[in-house]
Amino acid sequence: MLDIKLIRTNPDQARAGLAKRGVEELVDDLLHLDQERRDRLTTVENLKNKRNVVSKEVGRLKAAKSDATELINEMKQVNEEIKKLDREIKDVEEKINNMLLSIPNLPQEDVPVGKDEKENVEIRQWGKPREFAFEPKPHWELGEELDILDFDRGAKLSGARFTVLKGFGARLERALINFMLDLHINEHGYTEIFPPFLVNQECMVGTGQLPKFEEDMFKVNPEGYFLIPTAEVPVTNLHREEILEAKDLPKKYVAYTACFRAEAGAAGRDTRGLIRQHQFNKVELVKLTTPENSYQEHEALVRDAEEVLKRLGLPYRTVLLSSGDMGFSASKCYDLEVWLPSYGVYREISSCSNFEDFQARRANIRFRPEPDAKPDFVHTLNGSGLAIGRTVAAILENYQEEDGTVTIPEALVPYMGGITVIK
RNA sequence: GGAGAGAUACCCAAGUCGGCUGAAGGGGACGGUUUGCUAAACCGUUAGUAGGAGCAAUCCUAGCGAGGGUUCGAAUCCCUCUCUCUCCGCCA
Repeated sequence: MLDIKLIRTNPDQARAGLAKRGVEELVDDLLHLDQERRDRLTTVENLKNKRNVVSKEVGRLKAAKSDATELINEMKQVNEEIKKLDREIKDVEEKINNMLLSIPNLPQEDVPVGKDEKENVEIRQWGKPREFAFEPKPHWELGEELDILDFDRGAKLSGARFTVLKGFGARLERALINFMLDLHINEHGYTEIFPPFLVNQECMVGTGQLPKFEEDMFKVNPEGYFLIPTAEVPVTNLHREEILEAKDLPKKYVAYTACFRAEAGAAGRDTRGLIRQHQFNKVELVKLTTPENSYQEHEALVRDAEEVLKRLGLPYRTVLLSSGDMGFSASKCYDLEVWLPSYGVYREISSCSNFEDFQARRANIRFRPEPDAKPDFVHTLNGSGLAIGRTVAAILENYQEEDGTVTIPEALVPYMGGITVIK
């Protein structure tokens, strides 16, 4: 959510930022409604002051056994007016709020302006895609042949975009979760969180999934709960409506959760394999920082996520998203893309965003810069560290042998109970 | 699911019959006096927050779990909801 005060005092900055995302015309509507709200507010507050003063006077008169009928009648009139104005203010505020909740974040200065992913900028590459002496198979073929991925039974149990992991497939999934958690906890200094997978609506508004993207979410039947699309939601919302101490920042959290996405609008895309599932596992990094430190914390977070790919020996590249490809809440976002031999392309495996105070304002997460200072909004950041299903796909494809077996990356062997090959 | 109790400021807690109660009294924290130092004692300070007006000093509005209602006036009366706790039942 953008700051209405920023829009009020600096409308051109808001216009310029939103122009990069093609929604700048909303600024004038907002300014108009804001003015309307403040005019009415001033009027009604004066009336309320009058009511407070007169009511005390009534009390005094009654105590003195004097007649207060005239004042009481006068206040009845005033009350009618207050009620009317209060209603109007409430309506305007609701409009303003709904607009603010639907306006995307402003991109940072160094975000490339562009329409879509074609205008993303590659920042760096790591590792060399392996030269195969044979035709590399897609991970779903490898998985089925090794009897570790069962797409048909996933479909039988649940439907399309659900997969059953079996034997070393299940073990590999679990090994990756533990490997990533351990790395981030022990070497990168994150605190592990295991949050609920169902959250209430306030959380979803807080991180920006609602109100705009409800159709992407799974809603649960006894009303009021949503399945989380990412651990970002519960973990960022841990500190919703709180005021943190500056000395406790940055907060660095890592969480494994399952993630649930309706994938509305993705029909027909990535229908085979593990790339796009309704349910998938992810280890997520979340940071809450002061505004001054958020940019360097963002870079560090990207490095923490990259380290996972390095340890696993998976070639990847880091891409800075253009303004058009960035998510709704982000002010700046790097994607990590892993090499998938069967596709012959780099595919997104992690998305690392700085939201600045956009989510913090929605979720009302603040900190006190100095012991007695006014609270200010924190900056929130997060990134996958990494998406487990896509990592499994990448390992199967990059580490496959001609005979259809898959070598286990060295870093993972201890987590796989010592086995070095899936065959 | 059944029965009950509760939610007031940093914490505990009072709040009478609705009216100088935006909140008694403790504790804690902070400041001071005393002291060689510490402790003790004594004195003092201690809503935070959001919003609005103003160049500013400052003023105003909201706020006693949340949302409504009654009333000239609500922490106090009425309704709805949320959460916490106790007991019983059920359950991994």
